[in-house]
Amino acid sequence: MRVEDAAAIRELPLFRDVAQDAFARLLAAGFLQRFPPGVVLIRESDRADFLHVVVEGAAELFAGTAGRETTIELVRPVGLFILAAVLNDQVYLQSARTLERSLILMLPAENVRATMEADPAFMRAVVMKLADDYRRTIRDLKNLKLRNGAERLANWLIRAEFEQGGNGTMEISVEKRTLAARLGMTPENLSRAFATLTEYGVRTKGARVEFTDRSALVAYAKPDPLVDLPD
Amino acid sequence: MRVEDAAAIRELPLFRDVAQDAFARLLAAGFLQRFPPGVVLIRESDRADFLHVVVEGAAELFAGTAGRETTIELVRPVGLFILAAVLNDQVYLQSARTLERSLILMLPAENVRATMEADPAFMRAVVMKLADDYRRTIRDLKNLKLRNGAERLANWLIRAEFEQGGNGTMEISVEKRTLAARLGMTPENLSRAFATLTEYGVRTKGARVEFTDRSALVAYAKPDPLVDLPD
DNA sequence: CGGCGCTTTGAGGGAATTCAAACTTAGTGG
DNA sequence: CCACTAAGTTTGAATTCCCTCAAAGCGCCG
Repeated sequence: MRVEDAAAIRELPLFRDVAQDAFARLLAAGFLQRFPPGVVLIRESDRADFLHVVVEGAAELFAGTAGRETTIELVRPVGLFILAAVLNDQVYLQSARTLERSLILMLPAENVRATMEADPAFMRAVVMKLADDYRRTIRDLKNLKLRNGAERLANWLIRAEFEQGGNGTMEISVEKRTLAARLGMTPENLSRAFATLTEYGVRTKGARVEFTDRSALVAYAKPDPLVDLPD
Repeated sequence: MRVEDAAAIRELPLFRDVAQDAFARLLAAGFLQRFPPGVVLIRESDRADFLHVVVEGAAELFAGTAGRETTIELVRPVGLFILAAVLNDQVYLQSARTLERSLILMLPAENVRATMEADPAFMRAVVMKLADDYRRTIRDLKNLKLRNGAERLANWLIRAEFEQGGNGTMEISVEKRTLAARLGMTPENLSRAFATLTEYGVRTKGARVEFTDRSALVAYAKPDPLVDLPD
């Protein structure tokens, strides 16, 4: 593992306060592995054996039932999945696959739990991380139940544009069908949602998106800090 | 507070392992109060000042944006809300109101956090509770994204009937409009979903529901332990 | 018994999905 | 470098699902 990768992981809120030697031991117990795109890393209903850290690339968390499938979350560097399943030693409720060529660190669940038991500072960070995860999911639930497809897209775009510098242009970094599933709609419907937003100054060319009338878009999207902002 | 109420709270997984004196102090710092139906206990966007425990009655967690509103969860004795917001000292993402005359214990957030910092066993229980909460919300998200209204109702009924003894009859313990919001639909639509399920042996008379053909209902609902079962 | 609120039913409209086909893009091999 | 292929995206049409609005039915409580 490269020094800068270890440093980036070390700086995650989850690991920032872990004692240095405990962190080193945790990392040493892990496996760092590179995967091509489209590889399934974990499967729902499997026992949660590893805490996964996305060091490079991107992962998609998805789930299905009765032959249907949906995307729950997209994880980019440096992010992790799925802490909750690892901690209570149960099965995953979500599957995960790589979206691109990715570098993934796998920390054995047993070591994560042991580290938590041994280091109160880490356990405290785990509490905060889980609380954040819970709240993020509640936001998602509200987003889904309270907005229609075009509104969800509009708010997603506003957020993404802000994260990419807020200069009125942005790039969609996943395939549109993945974005569609993430936003709870079909690819066809996403395409129509983009068409709807044209009216509010959203111009698209492939993965590039431009805002020509931000205030109109915001007025339509009605972003809400209790739905859209991260913690 | 009555002895049996304190005992019931003590037996919650969250509090079971707290040191006796710490638990006594936490309870002593709380306020036990009775509310009539329909009282708003917390409001989203308010600072999370208390961890609420439903000792008697029932509470509804709901949230809104842009003039719309939906129900997120129903909490019955002995259950609590909302641990995550209390722990990271942020605003509530959900509001809560009593559905019936209810007895609510309010534990000051500050005391909950202090107890956690002082008692590793409690912090450990907090971790498990948060992990459960997260997983329950993920299940809900899957339920919502992967099933239509009638399927959600069917699975909800199967679960409720099981919890009420599994003898083929059950009682819906909330108003149907509340159930509708909980399941992510309108009251009219819930009524039509019940009509759809008639075909699979679901008979209703007011709040009473009877299954006359469980296997047909199950075949339609396709219950999935990764969506429907609690942890 | 009467009234109020909840539930159900009906009609119409809007949103999202499916199925199908055309179009665009990116990558491959000639 | 271009043609070709495969995959992803967009567009169109038909259908299903869900919502809104309205009114009637029902149950509960004063």
